[in-house]
Amino acid sequence: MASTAPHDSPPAPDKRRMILDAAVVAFATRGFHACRVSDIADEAQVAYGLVYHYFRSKDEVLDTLFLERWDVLLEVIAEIDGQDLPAREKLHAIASFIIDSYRHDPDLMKVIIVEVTRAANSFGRTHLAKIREAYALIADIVEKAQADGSFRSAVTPSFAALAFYGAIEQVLTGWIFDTLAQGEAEFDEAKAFIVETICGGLDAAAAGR
Amino acid sequence: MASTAPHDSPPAPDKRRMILDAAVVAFATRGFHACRVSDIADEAQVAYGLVYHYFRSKDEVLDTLFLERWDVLLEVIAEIDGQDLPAREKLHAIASFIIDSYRHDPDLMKVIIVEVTRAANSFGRTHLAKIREAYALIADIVEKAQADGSFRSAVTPSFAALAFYGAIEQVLTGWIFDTLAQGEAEFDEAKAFIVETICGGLDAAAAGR
DNA sequence: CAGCGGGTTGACTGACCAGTCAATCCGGGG
DNA sequence: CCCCGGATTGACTGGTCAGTCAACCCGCTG
Repeated sequence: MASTAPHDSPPAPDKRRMILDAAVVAFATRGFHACRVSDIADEAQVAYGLVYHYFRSKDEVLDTLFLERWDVLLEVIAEIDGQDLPAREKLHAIASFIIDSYRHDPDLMKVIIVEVTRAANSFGRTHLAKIREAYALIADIVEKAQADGSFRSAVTPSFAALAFYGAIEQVLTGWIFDTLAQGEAEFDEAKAFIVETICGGLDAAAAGR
Repeated sequence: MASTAPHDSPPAPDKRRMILDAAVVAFATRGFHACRVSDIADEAQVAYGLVYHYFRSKDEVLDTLFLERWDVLLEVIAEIDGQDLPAREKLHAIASFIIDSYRHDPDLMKVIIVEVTRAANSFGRTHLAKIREAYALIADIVEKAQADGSFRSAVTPSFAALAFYGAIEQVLTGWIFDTLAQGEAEFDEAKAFIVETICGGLDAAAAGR
């Protein structure tokens, strides 16, 4: 077997990718700071030096992981915003995407949230602008909803975006640190609860809803 | 003057306190990880070794700062809960306390939030339980409000607590990293907005509200 | 089959820093 | 005036890693 193709096993043992994937595991397991570059190399079954062949530094590995994923998030939000849906459903779709991202690859989301998004210090600082883009996109959705009257204007759009994203992040954090029960049921419940809290509010005031 | 008292200048150059205060500045400025113990000692104008006379480790310094403050927070929440107020006003009081804490000592709050609360990894891990106590206290308030009918039961109390606290933390984070305008006006506005978002919701559904 | 060069290896170096410790200082008894 | 013990000092040690680099492997080309 395998005479024409150079290899027929995995299309190509893309070492760069292997390193990236290994880094996700390593960072998720030990945390970025506690994780040594050699942990990444070991996990990837690759020599120490190779990490530096593909990346300028340990930081760049994390940068890459974050940007790869965050850019997808930004695209998805923009796309959702483009659809013709009630604002409430747009928010639900965004919450869904983020929560499903966690469901598919908890380690990756853990790294992004714990080491970048929630670490605006050390690391996230570099990415503050990128992170803010997401807030801005969400604020846009709220702003338009306020303009067409489907959302009240009691709160500024950017503030609403903060609260919305904040709720999502808290929930993910709860799962990440086992402070909150997780499972298929909880994932869907969380999506609904987040939207219900932010959009519906806690007050019973207008009972009917 | 001052012949009876041992000293009459500052009541007592409580070195331990000086170290703690210096640590707040040092941690806030450089971040816990990037901050060296010698930075703390320098800032406190005290010899390096003295830090280890009063604390077992650099970690213990941060622990102390966090616990000192968080315990106050827990007491305050409990006290607020004890008062006879509408749930909405209790939440407003809690948001006020936290935001005023930031107004009063931004560096300390920065350290607590950035290095402990939002760093459930590395550090916060030790304090997860303590942090959760705050959530639980808030959830209690929501639960009672649901029981007496002033809050809807569309969402679980613990979930509402998460969203509420999450909103506060996002706002503080915004101020800490200059992502959000801050000032006296903004502080009060934020208190109102947080409560308005969580309690009132974004939906225009029942216009009156 | 020699030579080239990118991919790969892992030992090694330079920096950095938390924590230790022996020495010094100083106030208060005795 | 001397001694004791806690407070204070800061030089030094041990260990840890990120990042470097010289050498090696191997497929391909001429």
